Amino acid sequence: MSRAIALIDGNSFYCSCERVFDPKLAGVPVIVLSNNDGCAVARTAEAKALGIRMGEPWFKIRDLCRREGVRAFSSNYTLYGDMSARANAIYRDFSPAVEIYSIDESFLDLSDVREDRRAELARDLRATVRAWTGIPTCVGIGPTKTLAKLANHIAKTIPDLAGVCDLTDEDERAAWLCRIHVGEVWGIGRASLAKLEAMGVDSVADLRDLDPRPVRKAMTVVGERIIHELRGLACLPLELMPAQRKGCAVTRSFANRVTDRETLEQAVAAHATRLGEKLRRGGLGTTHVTVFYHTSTHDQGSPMRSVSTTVTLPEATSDTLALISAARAGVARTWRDPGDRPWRYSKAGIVTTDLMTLEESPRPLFGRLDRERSGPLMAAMDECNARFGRGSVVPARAGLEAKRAWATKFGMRSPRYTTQVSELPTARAAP
DNA sequence: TCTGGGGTCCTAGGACCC
DNA sequence: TCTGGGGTCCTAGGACCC
Repeated sequence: MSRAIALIDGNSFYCSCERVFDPKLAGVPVIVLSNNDGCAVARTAEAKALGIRMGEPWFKIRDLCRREGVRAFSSNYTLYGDMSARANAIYRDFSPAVEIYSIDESFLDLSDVREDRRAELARDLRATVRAWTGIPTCVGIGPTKTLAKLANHIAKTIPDLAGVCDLTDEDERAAWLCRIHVGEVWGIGRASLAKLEAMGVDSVADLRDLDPRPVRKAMTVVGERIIHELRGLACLPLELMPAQRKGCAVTRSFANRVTDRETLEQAVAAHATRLGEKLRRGGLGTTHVTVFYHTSTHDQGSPMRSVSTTVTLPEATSDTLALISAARAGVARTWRDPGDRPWRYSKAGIVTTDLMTLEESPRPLFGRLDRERSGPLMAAMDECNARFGRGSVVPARAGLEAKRAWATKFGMRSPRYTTQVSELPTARAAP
């Protein structure tokens, strides 16, 4: 039996999640905005047809949206994450091996399915996901991940295929590869595209037929791998166990520019608090945190400043109090009092790159943190926040100001329909 | 006079992804 | 007024070692 990988993804996934719970959105252009309601990150076909591009800033398209009746939403990751989990539960009914690749994409191993039954199974899968979650999807099938991704792209763009494209058959595949532009290949970004075009490559088939060795010179081993994958030789295995993450970051733009030190420290302390939660969920700790903050390149005429500093912790930890101290220390160490033209900071963050599991981390002889007290305290805090909502319990040092001038904007967020009892959708029956 | 060779580790930066 | 956030992988080059 030949190897077969399917890639299934949600169509305009965030927008589709919004539509599931608001039938009035059917057929209407819908977009979902990034954090801070900054720019469009998901668009339905109707919104794309209006010319709204990926990543387009909200303030530039707001008038158009009002005029054309586009429904815009702030991102609601709680909802999208839960819908994603539901979809993946269904995928597991259809395949023994599922790799969750992103919030809206998963690879499924279909190698055990007979070649002439794969497309049928894919149609069944789509229908089931649609019926059980309300999310429309597309499925691409191929002998390698790269070809499955390409098949998915074809399924999405050719309406006649009804959402399923199977590139298993070599002759059929060869015909498709001649028709698709090389820029659609997974892993070919702007820089590689320019190099390939300079080499006279236009279609995916052109790339497939290139000699891999010179490509490796120009595009590293990544480019060479893509060629092999396009030829049907698998270089990328299915990753069934999520790898231990190597780094972790919490970074946010401010809703309003920040000019004073205490506000900035509060922001990084809040980011440190969130970082601690993320680390603890994976049982991970860090020995260094990098704190950064900077002004915006869009603030022409204002003085520019970009700061980044790394603070060392006494030992690997995920303790929120220790992380907050480190974050505040990073600001204290780098803060400069403004002159008559103050710096208007637009963004701050806290980043770690050296994560390790706490159990394996070495402990110093001197200056150790008190893990015996920290562990239960953090566990209690996490438990409270899980039960009563994030932010129910925070360290006082994270800042208690009710009104956080810097806090991220989510002005158009939909309810957390599936995870918060108080926000359940209501249905009314006509008498 | 003669100025090796190979290895590891770390970091910064580029590229790409969703 | 207003321009997202969070990852991974790869390579080159320097420091250091024997």
